[in-house]
Amino acid sequence: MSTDPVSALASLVGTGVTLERPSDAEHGDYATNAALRLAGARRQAPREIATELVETAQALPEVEHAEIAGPGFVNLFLVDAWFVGALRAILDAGEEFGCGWPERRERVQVEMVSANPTGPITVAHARNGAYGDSVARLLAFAGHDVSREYYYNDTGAQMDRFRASVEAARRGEEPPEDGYHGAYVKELAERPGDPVAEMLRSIEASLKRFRVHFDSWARQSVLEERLSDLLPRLDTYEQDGALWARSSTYGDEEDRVLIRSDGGAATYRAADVAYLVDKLERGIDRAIYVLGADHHGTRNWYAAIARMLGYDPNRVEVLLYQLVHLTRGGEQTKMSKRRGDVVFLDDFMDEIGVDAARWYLVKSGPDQTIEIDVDLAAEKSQKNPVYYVQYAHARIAGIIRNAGDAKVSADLIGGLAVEERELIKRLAELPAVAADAAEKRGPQGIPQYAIRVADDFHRFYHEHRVLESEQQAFRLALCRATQTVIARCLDLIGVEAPERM
RNA sequence: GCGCCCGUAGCUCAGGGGACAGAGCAGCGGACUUCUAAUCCGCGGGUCGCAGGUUCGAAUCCUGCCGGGCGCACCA
Repeated sequence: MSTDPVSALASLVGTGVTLERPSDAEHGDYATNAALRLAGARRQAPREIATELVETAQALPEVEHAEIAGPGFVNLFLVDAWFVGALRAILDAGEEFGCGWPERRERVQVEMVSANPTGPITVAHARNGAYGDSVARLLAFAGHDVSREYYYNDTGAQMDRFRASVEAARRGEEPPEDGYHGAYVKELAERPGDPVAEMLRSIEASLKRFRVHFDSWARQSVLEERLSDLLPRLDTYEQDGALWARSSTYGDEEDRVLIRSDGGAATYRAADVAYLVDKLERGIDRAIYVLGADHHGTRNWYAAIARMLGYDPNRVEVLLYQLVHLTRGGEQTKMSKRRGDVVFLDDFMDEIGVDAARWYLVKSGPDQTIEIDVDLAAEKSQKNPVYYVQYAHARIAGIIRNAGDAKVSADLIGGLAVEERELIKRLAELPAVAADAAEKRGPQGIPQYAIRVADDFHRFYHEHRVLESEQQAFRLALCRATQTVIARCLDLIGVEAPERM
């Protein structure tokens, strides 16, 4: 990647201090709190340090002028040439703009969704997919080798109940009391073959439509076969007729049962062990688990078994996200908890569209519970900010279409307008925004940033003509760079970047 | 009872040590002979749950409360 103009400036202020874009343009193009931060260590007055910094900064060719503000902030105002350089860097990088080149490229596996195939994917599962997939996209963009896997159970009590329910339906009977009662059971009954395989195909299709694609699928029954070889490697003990893993001494909250006392069947936790070993022995450097908050009680379990088996626990990472609460018509109908609370992803996508669905499920941070009023989400679909961002992209596509093969150049004629400066500064933030989102496993930063970019573009568009203006070539370059950035943001969260709307 | 997450504008949420706390939606008022008005500009709206503490500086960090969600299975 070519030099990031922002980081070039960042090297000015040293480590541990921030170079920020102030919200108020009065405070310059960039500002730093370096003097405040260094004051303690240097035992020097902040404004004294700031004075030094101002002198240093002013000597730089990129800096038009620098000034001290408030308790010791240093505000930097940059020359047009800096903006031109920043724009050129984006155009030179093209599709690669903002991507990372890590010193050590990791093989990362993101295991996500992993809902058992006893029914269609729900909106709750979809959050797992939207979040996990965006994290995967961010890590890939950060330069890692990422794969996505879906893990499911194909044996055991739940699956037996599921199969029995479909069998009953095939005989024209009602499903067992503890079975599955959804309408989809009857639909499955009409198709031949193993309903589990059929259900999986249907789940895969839903997720594909949701733009979550898997590289591989892991089955619990296959993994369980390797258990007997693994058990001796584990730290276990027998109690009450069951076999326990001594996980609490390896960082877990408690010990977990591996083999049940009632007949020696392996538990799901036992399969976890086989699965983790499988992952780590496959050559995956980092195994990421994406789990809903209802599983947070086991967040330390995975690293604990890694430790128990002698693997580096840092290779295991558990990402938790809070649940999705659904309501209908704004009424917190507690009664719906039992039946109506479940909304299938397919229906959700039918109602609000794939783009809005992806956006909606990823725009909030993983720690935030998402409240969705299904009726309102459908009704408000046109007001969803996702369309605001897409519209900016489509607008640019229109301009570029109309421009035909006109010249595109970052060479500036005349001075830069405020809107152009603001937009370029915004575009230059992408590498930092993407890196931060990847690092924090927080894709919600992307939609937030994308709105800012669209904001700045719409303002620029409103104030300045692109085509048939004196600065046409330069502004076309600016449009193209903006389009690249918006398209990248949307791609990172699995939303389409339309050419027309 | 214990553990994790969350309380920020009427609603949905950003921001997680720095300069007057931000967006979208909702409300009100303006702007289209112009590359897409799904746009732009303006206005109103806040004790950042409460109380202490750390700091030059706290929505942000610490402690304690209050309120909500989710867990605490030989289910997954």
